[in-house]
Amino acid sequence: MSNGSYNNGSLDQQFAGMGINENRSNNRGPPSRYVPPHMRNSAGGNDNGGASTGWSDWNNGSGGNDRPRNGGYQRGGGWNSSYSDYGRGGGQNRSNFYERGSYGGGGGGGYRNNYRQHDNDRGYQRRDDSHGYWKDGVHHVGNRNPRTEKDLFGSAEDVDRQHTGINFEKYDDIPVEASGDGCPEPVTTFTNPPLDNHLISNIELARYAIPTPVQKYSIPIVGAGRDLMACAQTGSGKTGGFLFPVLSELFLKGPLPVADDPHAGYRGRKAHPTVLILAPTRELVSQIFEEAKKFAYRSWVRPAVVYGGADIGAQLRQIDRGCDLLVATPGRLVDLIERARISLANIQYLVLDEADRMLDMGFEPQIRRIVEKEDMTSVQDRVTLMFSATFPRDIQYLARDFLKDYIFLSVGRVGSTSENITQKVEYVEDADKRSVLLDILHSTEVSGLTLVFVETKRMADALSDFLLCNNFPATAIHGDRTQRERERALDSFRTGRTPIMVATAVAARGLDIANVSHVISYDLPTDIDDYVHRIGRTGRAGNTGLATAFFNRNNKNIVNDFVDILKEANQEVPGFLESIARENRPGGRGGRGGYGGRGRGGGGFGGRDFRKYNNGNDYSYSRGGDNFNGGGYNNYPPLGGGRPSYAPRDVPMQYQNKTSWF
DNA sequence: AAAAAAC
Repeated sequence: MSNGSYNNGSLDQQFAGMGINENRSNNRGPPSRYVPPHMRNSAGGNDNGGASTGWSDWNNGSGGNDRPRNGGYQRGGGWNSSYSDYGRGGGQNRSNFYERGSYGGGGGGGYRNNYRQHDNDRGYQRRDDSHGYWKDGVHHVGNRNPRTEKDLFGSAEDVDRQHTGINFEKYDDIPVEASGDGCPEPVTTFTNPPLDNHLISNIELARYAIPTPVQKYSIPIVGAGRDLMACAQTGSGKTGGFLFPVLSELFLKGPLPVADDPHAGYRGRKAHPTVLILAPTRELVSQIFEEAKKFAYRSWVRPAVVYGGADIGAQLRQIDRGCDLLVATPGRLVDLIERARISLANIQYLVLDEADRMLDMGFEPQIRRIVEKEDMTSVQDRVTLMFSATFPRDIQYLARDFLKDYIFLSVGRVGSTSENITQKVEYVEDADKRSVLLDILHSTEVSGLTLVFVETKRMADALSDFLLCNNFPATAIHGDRTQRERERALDSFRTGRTPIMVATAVAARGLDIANVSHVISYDLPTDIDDYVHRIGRTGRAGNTGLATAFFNRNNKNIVNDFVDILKEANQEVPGFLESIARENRPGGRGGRGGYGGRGRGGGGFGGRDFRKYNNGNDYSYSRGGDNFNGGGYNNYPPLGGGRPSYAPRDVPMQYQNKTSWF
């Protein structure tokens, strides 16, 4: 094993090795809020009226409207691509404006391609002929580029990139439940058909051997143009679950012609992505983008990413270089739509990752705006995919607004269930938490990274400072840090430079960090789903992991759900937890706050399709948990009590002189 | 009550 510290291609490389105390020199002051006046000036309304609807029915015949067909897209037969070709100068150095030309664009309108500056800008940009293109209905795959391949795919020895090949023999044991009308049969291999050959070659480069369960189902479901709500633990391959089938379809079908937009204006370019992927945090969006780059390699598809807190100018330039598959956080996307730099009129695939979060109270208005109030394709004319590890029933209900006749998929975790995560619960009073945390860090056999979750940003800073003062190499990530600080923290954690990271909810979902061996819920969240997502940061790809939670009476609002979760995963339920749960659950399990009643549970994996358990009632569930406090006032053994306050101790050898973990 | 997400 080499000392390969891997940097995810981020900007932070130059900061590597500045020592474990990177956290302490940060200016914690609030970021500057100054907004230049010209930035406030949005380009005004939506100017995409009218002209963009000339194409139709990319999906499997969603039926006979009489709009002009542009030659009609036929699945399998390859659609008429004469509008969507873009000329690649045969070795010529072409001038640098993108073509608005209507390639054989018959009659009115004229169709131009999405931006294709890549192949025109060789004159001043780094030469890279690994980009593919689409011409005359044929996918021309770009040349291989060893350097790009190393960047994208790493090498088989990279310790912190091992996603594949681990325990894949266990895939067959994983329970999968699909419901919905006419669910297609799952595939069992990455083969053609139904997958495109070029996609398969990229999958091979990424060293993925066989599809994970969620992929086995999502590939034919998306291939059939069906909508999907997939309840699958992260770590079960859900990113591939949407990227593989979507990219495969794109490779097979080529670009969609873009209706010429007479209102686009001299101001310039407006990107018309075909795929939009939305996710709730910047880091997650960035991670999805990195995956998208792998599987779009050498193809005609140009992935792009936009999120807040980063230079918007660079993002705009990136979009100008091509934007067929866009990964975005909601806020920045809305900004770019307002600036008339992105149109959603061409979206054929909409993906909501961490969909239950995207549709919860904080995000729903923004999502609704993007999906319903801008120019996005209607639900009938696009394929919509939602993925999450948890899907509360009320969120499923909400989600129906964005889906049509969807398949519901419920998939367990690689390694049969989440049993490969050992969950421990300790009774710890708030005042004792620091001391207990130190005890754990001193005593636990350390072989990987430790992620400590707290509920507030202030606590994240305070706790990481505390750990640093006690000579533990720690960093912190939360939403009040600058994006650069966040990326540095994550990178320094990922590479093991600071093998302890204190985090708020920002890091609870979706992040794929190899070698996280211990997740500590220093504070428990108020929503048990958040807990489920947190512990999913460990035990990934079939590895085992440990999750420790500090529980005290302040957390009794989730005690019922918590006990249900533990039992579901065949975990030990400590006596004090049972007692508090009993006290909190008069009348036994039927309580409406029970986890089983939240559209999850069932076979001990995944979630439940609320359509099947609804008794014909459309919507009867309300989210508030039960508030029966019972009034009981028993004394439970204060497990954390009586501990000595933290005395100076040497940190364990493993944490000393830490420069790199691997 | 907090966190996240645009400037």
